[in-house]
Amino acid sequence: MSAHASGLSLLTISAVERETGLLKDTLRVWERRYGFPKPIRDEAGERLYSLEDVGKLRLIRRLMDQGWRPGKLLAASAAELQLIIEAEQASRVPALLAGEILDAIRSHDVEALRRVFQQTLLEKGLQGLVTDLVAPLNVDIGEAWMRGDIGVPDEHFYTEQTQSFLRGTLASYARTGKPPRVLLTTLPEEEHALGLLMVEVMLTAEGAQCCSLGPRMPLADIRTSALTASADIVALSFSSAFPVRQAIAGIRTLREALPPTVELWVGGAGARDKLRNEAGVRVIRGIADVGPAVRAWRDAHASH
Amino acid sequence: MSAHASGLSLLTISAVERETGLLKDTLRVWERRYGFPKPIRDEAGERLYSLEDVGKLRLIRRLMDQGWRPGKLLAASAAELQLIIEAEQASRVPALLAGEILDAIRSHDVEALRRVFQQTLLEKGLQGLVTDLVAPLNVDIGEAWMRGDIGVPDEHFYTEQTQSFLRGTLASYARTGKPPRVLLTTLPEEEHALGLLMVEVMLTAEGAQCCSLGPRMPLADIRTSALTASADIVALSFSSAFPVRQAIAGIRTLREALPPTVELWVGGAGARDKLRNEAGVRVIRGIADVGPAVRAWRDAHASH
DNA sequence: GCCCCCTTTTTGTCCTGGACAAAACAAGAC
DNA sequence: GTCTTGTTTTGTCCAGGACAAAAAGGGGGC
Repeated sequence: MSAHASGLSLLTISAVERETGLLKDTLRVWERRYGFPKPIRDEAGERLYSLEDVGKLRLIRRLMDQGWRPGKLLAASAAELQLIIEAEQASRVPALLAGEILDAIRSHDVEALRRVFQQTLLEKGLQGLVTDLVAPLNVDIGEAWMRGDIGVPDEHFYTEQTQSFLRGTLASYARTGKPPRVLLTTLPEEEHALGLLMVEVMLTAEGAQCCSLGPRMPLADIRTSALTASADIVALSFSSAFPVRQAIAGIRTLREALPPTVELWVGGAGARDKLRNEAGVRVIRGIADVGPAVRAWRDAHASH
Repeated sequence: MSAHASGLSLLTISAVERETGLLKDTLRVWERRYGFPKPIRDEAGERLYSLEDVGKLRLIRRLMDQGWRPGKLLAASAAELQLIIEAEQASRVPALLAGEILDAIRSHDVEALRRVFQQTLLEKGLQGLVTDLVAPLNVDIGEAWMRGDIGVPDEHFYTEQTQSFLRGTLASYARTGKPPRVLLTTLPEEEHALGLLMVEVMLTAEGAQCCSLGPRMPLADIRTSALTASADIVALSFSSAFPVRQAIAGIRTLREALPPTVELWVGGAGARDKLRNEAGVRVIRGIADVGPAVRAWRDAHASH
């Protein structure tokens, strides 16, 4: 508790947990096993991490989300990490994140960013905005961050403004009230709200009735909610960072708990590759597949 | 790690941490000191908490946010807790949370809830919607939850839909681009996003330029962002659960780090009572005071 | 009455080092 | 290839001690 680490340059272990998402226990055991990170101690013997170490930890966390194992990363020097990042990104070219958009994000220019969104909305429509701009931008932003081209607050700013714009557009969208009724949420350990919102946008644009509960909903409550809202479909979103096993376990439990007439759809970067072949579950392979999936549902339920 | 506690009825210690916001260490030390909660153990000796205990813990957490000390609460039986809750609520009458609104929330009826918001918007305007409906509703919802009148998913649903509606309305609001430029965010340990959004609504309705970074922004990054966005004001929101000391420490550090020309405003239930008398900080005592504060700022800066 | 300073009690968070289950990987069998 | 089986890696949990921060209580003094 002690040691305020008062403000700007040294962080306590709980602050590092908050910043990086790595549990305190994990930080301690890494120190014990790999010798990194090796924080200094305050008078009371409590760990104080440097901003530099925290930055490196954040990087490591992201690379782990992309499939790297900690053993390799924690043994690597800063330079070696850099090499890994470059190799990782060699295949992709972030064409979108340049010029106007990059400037708008870096300078926190609300109006400029909205202008880009607005223009894309007019050119490509609501679904096009999501599939052609927001979805690829999300990936680019993450990579730009890993390269150090943009900072944490820039990413926050982007996320916040994008959510605002999408929600705003959604609000002015005429609601048809056609089936299917879709209940949207994520499992309790999944924070990512933007992905969920993107799905909601796609569904609403398709004329479906959405009821979003926001992220982090306990399993038992998902079941109850689906019943009270008499949903036709329960849709879950998974980011790439989500542990596969846990996702499968959660999905199976939920599938059993829900009536067979209620469909279970899962999507997001974490679902795409790993969750195939689950009985009674529809995997949405990309944000652009939401539309076709809704139309398929309607075909199958056309008799009503 | 073990013991999936597979789904619906028993939770591991990390699940309880997620559900209640109480740290694992705290849960263990409560068990050691007060004998509650006393979870059963799985084959590996790891704790498994019942849903009942988790519910009681959530209740305890809320009462602590209202100033009760754990020692009393953890010694109390379920019946005694109930008495405390009733005494706590005796003074207030939740007139708003009734009839149409309560039904809409409990049945997850998106359209019905939106209709209430829409009507209030037409009657009282955007600011009136926030001050007269959303703000008191937030309090009522919390109390209804403590009484057991509504559940966790209902609360989630309310929060999500309210955010959606406010953001949507905000998006269609004409932006004047008048000063002051306000940077909006919360400290890293503050999650509550709805309060922040309410402030953004009030500010935008007042014609100010808002740049919201969403919740959970590190101190150092707030400073940087304020500078790059050349903000006139940095506004922070604190919920009632926020630890006072930490708030004061954070505010002081930030005040020192910011140029004296940038004002620092703090608001929210956590700020109202406890944060008076900080030099160089403006305390916004309630959501309705945002407007007057902006006008006061404009008067003071009229010379430009 | 209120406010300020000091002491005592309560309470939350951190520590160490051991243990072990789950996940990831590697190797072999079909 | 795909499925099983062993092996290594890795994250999370445990116990119980320590101690700093927060809150409460107890006098004065104004």
